[in-house]
Amino acid sequence: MARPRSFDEAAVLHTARDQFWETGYAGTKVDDIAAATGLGKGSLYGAFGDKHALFLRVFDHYCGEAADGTRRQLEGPDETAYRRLGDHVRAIAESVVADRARRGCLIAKSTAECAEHDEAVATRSRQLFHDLQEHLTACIAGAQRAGDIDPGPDAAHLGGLVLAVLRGLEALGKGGVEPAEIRAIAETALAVLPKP
Amino acid sequence: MARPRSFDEAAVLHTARDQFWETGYAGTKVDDIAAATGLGKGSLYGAFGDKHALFLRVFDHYCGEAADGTRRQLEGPDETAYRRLGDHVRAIAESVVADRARRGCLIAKSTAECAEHDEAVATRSRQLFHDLQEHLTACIAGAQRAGDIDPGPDAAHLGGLVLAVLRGLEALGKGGVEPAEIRAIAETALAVLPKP
DNA sequence: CGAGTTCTTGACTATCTCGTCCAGAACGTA
DNA sequence: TACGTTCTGGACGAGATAGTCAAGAACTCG
Repeated sequence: MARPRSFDEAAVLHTARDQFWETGYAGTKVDDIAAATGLGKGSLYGAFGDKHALFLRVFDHYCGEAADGTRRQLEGPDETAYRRLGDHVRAIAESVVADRARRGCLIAKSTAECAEHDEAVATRSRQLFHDLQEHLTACIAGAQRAGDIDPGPDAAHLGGLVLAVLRGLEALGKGGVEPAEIRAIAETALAVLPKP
Repeated sequence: MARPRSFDEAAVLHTARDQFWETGYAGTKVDDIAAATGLGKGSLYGAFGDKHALFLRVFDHYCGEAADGTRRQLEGPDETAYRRLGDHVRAIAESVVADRARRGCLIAKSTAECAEHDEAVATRSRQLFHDLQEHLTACIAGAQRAGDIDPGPDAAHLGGLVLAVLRGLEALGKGGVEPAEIRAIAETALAVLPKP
């Protein structure tokens, strides 16, 4: 009935995400996104609304992916919960180390830049941190039931601690801290979790 | 011999700092700073150079203050090292909680926004993180000598871990995590430091 | 194949923003 | 007091930037 879109929405969002990721919200020009995606600005505005709406689409999707990925890495039977936790923490450390361009995490960058003034961003990051902590807490509780972590401390508190360490690794990586140091911090964090 | 400056350089830098802090580097207009300080742009450019040079002045000074403040809080005799460490961690948690406007930390914000592309910012944040970790490590080593922390683990690794937790608290605070949760994470971090 | 609808392209506007510049002001010195 | 120097305030210019718009393209259904 009408002319179909000539672009793949997901691919455009992916490219837009890379732009926002690289230059931040304020630092990204709509023309940059248009150039990177090959779309005219009319198509961009027609399909996604203005710059802010486009950013929110990108940010939402990224938050969802991050939460899902974490959940998948952490969920499973109690018997292997401790191993999954260790794998997850080490995977985050490795991803920080591997990010040689120090692009960092889009969530950290966006939250730092926008959460203060942009309620939509603030809401989403609050929700994401909450979800991440829940997944970590569930995994830790499993490890406690399996006897790999001291069941004494509140699992939610330990989950919060691990989340803080992970967010901290992210921040330190962005600040250029050495790979060896990043890895050492991850290992130390795992080592100090109280054994039964 | 010539007309003297009519403004206090330190006060202008302080006001400029607040502007950059509130709206980020890219989001801050030179005109905003001019309006906030009451200076004409001619004076601003004459005294500090361009926007980037002004930002670096502000950022440098802030980094120096942060390192000094941390050093002052953490240095002292071994006997009270453990207490000083606890006080410091709790003080950071309280400052995160008290920041109801979620302005966050200028270093975190600037590093997230600029370190990737601005070598000057990257260098300064790397240096700052290094200094902070050294102060934490020295304090922890003192607590180990005093018998308040297990002397087994490498003090530098524990220092790195605490630094990561502190940076993580900052990030979570920015993300809107509840005050009670922030405090609980700080306490948990202190609690998991291994006792002798 | 024609009509109707949506998409595309890129020129265009209005505003913003950095940095410059200059005329006049303020000060110390001779 | 007159002069030279530096500072001040704000107007100005060049270029950037968000968002709009109109003319034509592409597609489907009748």
